[in-house]
Order: sequence, then C-alpha cells, then structure tokens
Amino acid sequence: MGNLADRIEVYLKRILEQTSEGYIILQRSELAGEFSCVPSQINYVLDTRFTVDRGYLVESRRGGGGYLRIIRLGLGIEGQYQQVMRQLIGEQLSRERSNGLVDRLVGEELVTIREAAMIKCVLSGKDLGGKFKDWDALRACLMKTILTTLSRDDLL
Amino acid sequence: MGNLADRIEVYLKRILEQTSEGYIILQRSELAGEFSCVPSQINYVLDTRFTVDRGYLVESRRGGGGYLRIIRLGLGIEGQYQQVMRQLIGEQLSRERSNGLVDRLVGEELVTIREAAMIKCVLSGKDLGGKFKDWDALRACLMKTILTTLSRDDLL
DNA sequence: TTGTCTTTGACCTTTCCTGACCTTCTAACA
DNA sequence: TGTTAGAAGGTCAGGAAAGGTCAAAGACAA
Repeated sequence: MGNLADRIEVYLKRILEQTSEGYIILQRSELAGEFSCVPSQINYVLDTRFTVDRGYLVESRRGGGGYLRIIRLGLGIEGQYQQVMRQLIGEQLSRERSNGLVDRLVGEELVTIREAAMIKCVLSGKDLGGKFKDWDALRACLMKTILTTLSRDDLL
Repeated sequence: MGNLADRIEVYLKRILEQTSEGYIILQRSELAGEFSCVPSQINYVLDTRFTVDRGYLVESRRGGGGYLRIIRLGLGIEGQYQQVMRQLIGEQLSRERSNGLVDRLVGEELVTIREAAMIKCVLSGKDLGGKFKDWDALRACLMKTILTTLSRDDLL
C-alpha cells in the first residue's frame, strides 16, 4: 500500500469520513501539490478508486474558481439498498466491479468480512475456468441471488 | 534439502509462522534479490510449496507498488476439519449432499446461519438453469473453494 | 538412461505515473 | 458588448514498475 495512488485514496477517504456534510470540495492542483505529483494523477485516483460502484460521485468544474467535489453515496435506508444494488449490478458484472460492490457492502456493514471473502471467491470464477462462457452475466445473476438471500428476514 | 527452492520455502514459512496477522506481504523482486535468483523462481516456490493442499493461499497485485501476499490457512481443529471435508466432497457433489455438509458446518458452529444460507443458495444452481452441464462437479469445486476461504487465518 | 524436480531467461499483462496538449470558465478590458 | 488572458480541470499516450507465464536447459535420483 505504499504507492502514491493508494496514499491519495486513503487520505481522501479519511477526510471524507471526518466530514459530516457527506462530501468534500478540493482543488486538483492543490492536492497534487501536497503529494508532489502531477495534477492528472488525481484524476487517475478518482477514476479508479472513487467510482459509483464503490459508492462515490465526483463532480467538478473548470475555469477560474474551479473545484473537485467528491460525494459519498449512502445505500438508502432499510432494505432500500437492495434496489440500489440491483440497479448497479445490471445484466453484466465484471470481477472488478463486483469486488467494488462487495467492498461497499462491507463498508456499510451489511455483510461481514468473512461473508465478503466468500462472495468474492465464488464470484471470482477461478473454478469454472474456461468452462463457462458468459461469466459476466452469470456473475450478475449470482450477486443478485446472494443479495436476496441476505435480505431474508429469518436470517437476522 | 539444500536447494534454493527449499531454502526459500523454509524462509517464508518461518516468518509466516511468526506473524499473528495470518499472512505476510512481500515483493517478488526484492525476495529474489535476497536469494540472488531470478524473480520467476519465487513463483516456482509459491506454485509448488504454497498450494491450498498444503495450507496456503497466495494473492498478488501487479503494477507499480505490486506485491505478493501469502495467507496461512487454519491448521487447528477447524483446519483439520477442512481437510476431512475436502476428502468427503471429492470430485462430485450433489445438491442433497452439499446441503447436508453445510448443515453439519452450522451444527459445528463453523459457519453462521447467514453464511449457510448464502452457500446453499449459490450451490443450488437456480441461476444457471440449464446453461451449465456438469453441475455436480462445479458444486464440488465451489464448495471446496468456499471452505478454503473460510479457513483463512487472516479472517479471524 | 530416464524421468522428475529445479533454475533460468525471454516475453507478457496489469497498474501506476508523468507530461504534453485540450476544454471550459471567469473576469478584466477595449 | 465582445474579446481575450489566465485559471482551473480533462484526456490521452507513453514509459516505468511491478508480477505472471512458459519453455528450455540443468541437476539429480532411481
């Protein structure tokens, strides 16, 4: 975890945790200055770490007085997260995206670390190898089924 | 027992025993440097000595700041149980037998009710419909993978 | 000798980082 | 009012920094 992108990620998530607004505003060039890197490195971090799947929204504005705004997305209240998740999953789900989604469930404390590890290993698809073709579609199905199971009232 | 692969194996297992995290993280090129060998020699050691059968799991990440992570699988009572389970599962696993095994795990308090429900729903294979042929073989693979995940020492 | 285990090196894939160049916005100025 | 300079942020391609794969050569035991 010693690389630059990871450190910037941790830094941003930390201040995002500390704020009560649910979002933070910052200047790209300033942040780049603090980490002594080029401004586009910030975009790289935002593009790879602060995606919608992982629960973030990034807005920005150019020109004088421009800024970056990183918004933390909740999963809604009480069972609403099921719907949000299903939307995000869609018909196709890559392994990277599924990992992001599962991490987010952990962050929201909707699944435990152990459960998350289980889900990830099942969705990784190492077992099927080349046997199964349409892996992304299958992964989407499985993820949804798992969500359904997790929402069963008798499991609480 | 004086060959290079054996020495690297011993070295890694020694530090792996000493850690309380249940895993170690290292850089392939760095380790290769310490033993004055080519980096791919490390892969050879990992592939032949740190397999799931022998109680280890290896994860890695490429690119700048990449790493290798060797995870210890439980060697205690639970671990032995896992070994028995793996034998029991074999190459084919019917739905009835898998449900039986999962219930047994619940009985032994090795998995929670929620986890059991998740495993069952994944193994039920409702999602795949007729798409996949050799469902009993796949079920066996998945069950083993799940057991492996549950025995990871870094999840305790 | 033969078959298995080890070691090496050439080449590949993924992830990260940088810099050059582009687009958008504001504000001052003619 | 229209123009334009400067101040943001955006994009993209290329190089660097990891780890992965594979086949061939070497070492060694049966």
